[in-house]
Amino acid sequence: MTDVAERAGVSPSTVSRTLRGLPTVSPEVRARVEQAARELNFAVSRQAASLVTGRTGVVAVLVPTLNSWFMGSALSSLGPMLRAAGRELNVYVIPDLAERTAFFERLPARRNADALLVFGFDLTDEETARLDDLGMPVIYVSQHAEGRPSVYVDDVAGALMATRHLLNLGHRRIAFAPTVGASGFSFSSRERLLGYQQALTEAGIPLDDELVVTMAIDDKRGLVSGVGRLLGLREPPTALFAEQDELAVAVVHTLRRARIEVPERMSVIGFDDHQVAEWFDLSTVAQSPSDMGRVAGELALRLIDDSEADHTRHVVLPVQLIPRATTAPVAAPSRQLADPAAS
Amino acid sequence: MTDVAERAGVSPSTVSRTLRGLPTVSPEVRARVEQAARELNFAVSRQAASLVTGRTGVVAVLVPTLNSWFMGSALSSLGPMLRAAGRELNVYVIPDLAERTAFFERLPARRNADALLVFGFDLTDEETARLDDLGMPVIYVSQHAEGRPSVYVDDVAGALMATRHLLNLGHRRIAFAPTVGASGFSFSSRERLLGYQQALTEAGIPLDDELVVTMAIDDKRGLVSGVGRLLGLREPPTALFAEQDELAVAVVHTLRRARIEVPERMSVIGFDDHQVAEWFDLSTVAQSPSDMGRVAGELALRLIDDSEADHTRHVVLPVQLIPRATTAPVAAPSRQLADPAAS
DNA sequence: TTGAAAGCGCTAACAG
DNA sequence: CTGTTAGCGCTTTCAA
Repeated sequence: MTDVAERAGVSPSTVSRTLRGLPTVSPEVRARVEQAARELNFAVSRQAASLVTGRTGVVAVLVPTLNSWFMGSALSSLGPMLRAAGRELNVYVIPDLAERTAFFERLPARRNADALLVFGFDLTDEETARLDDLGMPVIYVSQHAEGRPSVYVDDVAGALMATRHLLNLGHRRIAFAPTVGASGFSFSSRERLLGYQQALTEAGIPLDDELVVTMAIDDKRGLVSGVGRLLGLREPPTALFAEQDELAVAVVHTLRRARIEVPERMSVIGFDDHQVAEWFDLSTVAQSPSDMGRVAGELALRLIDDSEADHTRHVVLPVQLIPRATTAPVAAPSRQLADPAAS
Repeated sequence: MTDVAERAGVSPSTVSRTLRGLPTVSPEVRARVEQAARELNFAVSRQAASLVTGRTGVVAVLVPTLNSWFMGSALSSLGPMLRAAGRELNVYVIPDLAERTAFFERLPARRNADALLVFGFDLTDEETARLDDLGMPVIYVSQHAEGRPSVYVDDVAGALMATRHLLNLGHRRIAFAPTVGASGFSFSSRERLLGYQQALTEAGIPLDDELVVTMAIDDKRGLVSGVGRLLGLREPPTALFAEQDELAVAVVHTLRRARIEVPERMSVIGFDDHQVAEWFDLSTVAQSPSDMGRVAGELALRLIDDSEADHTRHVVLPVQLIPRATTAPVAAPSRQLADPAAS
């Protein structure tokens, strides 16, 4: 910075003021400084600046993985949003328990970021407490955290929409497929089950535990046996609501391999509006992870800049039903099979 | 740090030495310092440290998006790898031209990282030149950069494998489907086309431009018309090699909708061994983005720590053929159709 | 093996 | 509007 100052014939302070865009610099001086900086390829050292301002200029995120549609979309919008605000994005990927323990033990983000966004982890009370005294705003994304800022979608409403859509098509035996192994979304999973149950109850349909079958997306045998279990019921379902699109697609695939036509013999609806949903004409409930990333980033910036801001504010994002080709009115034959028992 | 020093009854220098694990600290003192640090929840400020060491402790990556299988997998392994080495991961997401221009103009990574990994961008010479005088090692990932450190997979070999696999199954009319719009993989795209052509030439089969049809993964109409064009040829192909698994899956889907059985009437093979490949029993050529991330990270650390290291070293990662259920021997009827012209 | 002192590059008062 | 001065929290000589 001294170099730039010399070259422009001003003091370092003036260079600093110019480069930070402060208004208290005359246009001519500003021009000279900016040119000098450009010629010298000068960029302010965030390190040195943050030493005196106490601000690092970085926002950190804690994610279980980056290898998922949700995280990818969320961070792909969060990144540019932060960049536009002149902040850097620091990512902590915590794929397993060992890394997780290490992270919470050392809290490497301490003093190295201005805020932390925690994506879709199911934290223990102890972990949450650790984060509470991290000395920076912590925003919980894709989960509800009591008394702390959080951003998530309206999972219950989405599940209600999906289930009502199936009910409106005449389905009465509707299965729900939660998924395991999808790191860090048990909050959504629970909420979606709740919405499913609520819709059935509204319609006066008793809940049946046999219709709730957990499956893992990448466990082909589990899928086959799960689908088999449903079809083998005395009153098999005519429709299925999968917790996630990826699972829904896998189920559709499994059904079609077993020569069960979708949607003719079984309607299937997912949740997410994942990219694959469009390719496969899957009916689904859309959520927008990129909105989530952006909104979470905005919230973070607000909490950084304004310590008076409400630190218990929750943002709940909307969802939207997207009917496509995997849901259809219940077929007559199935209807007749189900009818005698239903009445 | 002064606080820790006081509490432990030593000087700040000693605290610094202890916390950096230098051997010149007596065990008793070390124990006292470590306890004091723990009690005070103390973490060294990277900012202040880097001011004097000249090292930031962060590795930056430049990516076109995070919303892709490749980037997600690569960064999911790079992140923990860097963390284990005590480094932070800084991500610059550059989804469009405006952000790209801004990035290369301001080069915000300058002085704020110790190395930069550039993932799958097709850079102009000018951009590359800008990076050359960024003042830190720049590693090109998923592309070959002449005279600069780079890490990529053996796309040509992979395409050779895929095409030979089809040839071995008796196919003679083999289409290739490159994809557009997949940000930043034109290097791989070109290489895979090369491998495809090479395999055909080896087998004495003349190249036919009509068999190369570009399609976009998310353009359903384009897929339908592309597939239609191939099937409408005087000698339609009996097999198709798609540049990427995602495209391959979309093509399989399009074919099956048109009542063209896969693999009975058309074999399809992809490239990547993307997660969807397994779900859909897609034959493919496996590459490992997570290996790529790890290897690139290791290379970065080596270049940071050892300025003597070879800065023109290329790492080429292997690929592997994974035959599954979408490729089969050429069917007799198609063979007969093709034969008269082939001989 | 430890401590004292200097200084990394910047920003924030304050004075002019 | 601009310059001077002090000091942010750490590491690194150098001396003890």
